Amino acid sequence: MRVLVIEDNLDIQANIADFLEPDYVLDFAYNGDHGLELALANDYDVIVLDLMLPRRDGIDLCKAYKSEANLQAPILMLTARDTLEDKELGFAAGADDYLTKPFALRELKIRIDALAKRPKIKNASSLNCGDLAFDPADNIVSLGSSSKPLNNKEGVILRLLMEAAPNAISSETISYRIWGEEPPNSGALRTHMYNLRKILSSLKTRCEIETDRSRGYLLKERSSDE
Amino acid sequence: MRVLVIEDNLDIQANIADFLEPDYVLDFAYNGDHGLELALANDYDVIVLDLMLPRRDGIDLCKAYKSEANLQAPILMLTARDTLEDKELGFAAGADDYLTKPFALRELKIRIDALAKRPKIKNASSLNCGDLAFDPADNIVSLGSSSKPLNNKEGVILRLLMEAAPNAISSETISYRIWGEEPPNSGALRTHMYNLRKILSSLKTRCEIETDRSRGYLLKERSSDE
DNA sequence: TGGGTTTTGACAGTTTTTTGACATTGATTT
DNA sequence: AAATCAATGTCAAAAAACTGTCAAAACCCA
Repeated sequence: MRVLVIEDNLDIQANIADFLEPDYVLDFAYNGDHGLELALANDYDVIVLDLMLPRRDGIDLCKAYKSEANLQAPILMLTARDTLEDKELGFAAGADDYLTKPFALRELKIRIDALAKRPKIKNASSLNCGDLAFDPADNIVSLGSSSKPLNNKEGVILRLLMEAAPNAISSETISYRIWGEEPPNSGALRTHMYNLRKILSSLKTRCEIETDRSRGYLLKERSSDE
Repeated sequence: MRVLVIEDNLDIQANIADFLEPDYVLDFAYNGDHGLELALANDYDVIVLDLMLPRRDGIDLCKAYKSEANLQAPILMLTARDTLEDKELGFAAGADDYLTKPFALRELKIRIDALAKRPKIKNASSLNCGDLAFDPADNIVSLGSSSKPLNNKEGVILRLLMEAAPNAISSETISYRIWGEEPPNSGALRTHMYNLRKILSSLKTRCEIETDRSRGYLLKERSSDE
């Protein structure tokens, strides 16, 4: 397990090191710039981030990391500020947990463990699968230079399919994400899948939507033999 | 966003409901058994879990959920116990965050948001028995390189058999798991067993489904002498 | 109003599930 | 041992459920 600790207070750093060193591989950064650099260059399991830092503020660092890293490690913020406003600020910047000083090292450890066990977030402002790219921001799916706009529902469906890929996603799940508890009582979803398939095939992509009757729909790259 | 709140204190429940209702879709459970049932049956984004519950302890519920759910929603524990030992217990049971009462509703909300944004853990559970492997996630049974897809009912049956192995499972139990209180009135289960046996034997596996007229069906590895 | 979006409804084709008829098995009774 | 009976295996075929297809209607918004 690899942890990056961004903290300028040498005492705290030493305490953390003593306590965690036997179990984890630790990297340390003493200022914001260095911290961000390390965070982006390496693949950590968790990042422990103090908010009061020289060179670059922790909130700022957090935002920058979350928007730039393509595999985002969870961030545990560590700070003496404990008002609700501070916490809101921290979480809004993308923190995954927030611990106020003074804290017990054992608590730090169990929270690091809890953060590490979840899969990391893939940074995907633009999703893609095989040769296809889809930008959920403007609902445009494209292959190389050619592209097509999708309408809302189709966009949601394609996003769900791409997020799930290469796994299948059940039509119930898709339906729930689109309509919630009250889906239309006639097969509107079927029509959307049909239209989405037409659009994809008009792009001549190698991706296609397969149906697995026991699992649902899945986005798959067509193999050459068919 | 779908949140399950498992909390027996009606006041706290009402507070949470008032505060979160506009933004989230909330389900409530008033005791542990009901909570676990809902948690396993639905796909929530976050589960808020009080530790002191009637019928089933929160720690126990958490462990059961984490081991049984195949798509694990993050769990936020909510409790008056705030010693380090309590927290360790909670996180060890699989909690993802831990908030001690009394807490600010705004903090609850931001922590729920933080939990919801991470991807969920998939319980990769491939069952096997002898030379056979079965993946309930995609309903594919395989032996080495050859594999066959199963339909829903066959998949459920094979999963039950594999979970029970090497013990037998009665046809009443299987029937109840598939159809609940109202099974089809003609021996549909017999036909499914028949088809499942055909599929297994087509894989040339050494496993076969035996019938024990007093106990039910059991999956068994064929010994060489037959 | 007009144009895009979304839902509806009908039909066909496919897969899944159930039904029912008959055969077989194993235990129990006569 | 023979007769009986209930439980189970076998199989084809019917029924039900699901899915793809598509045109047309309903809806919504500028």
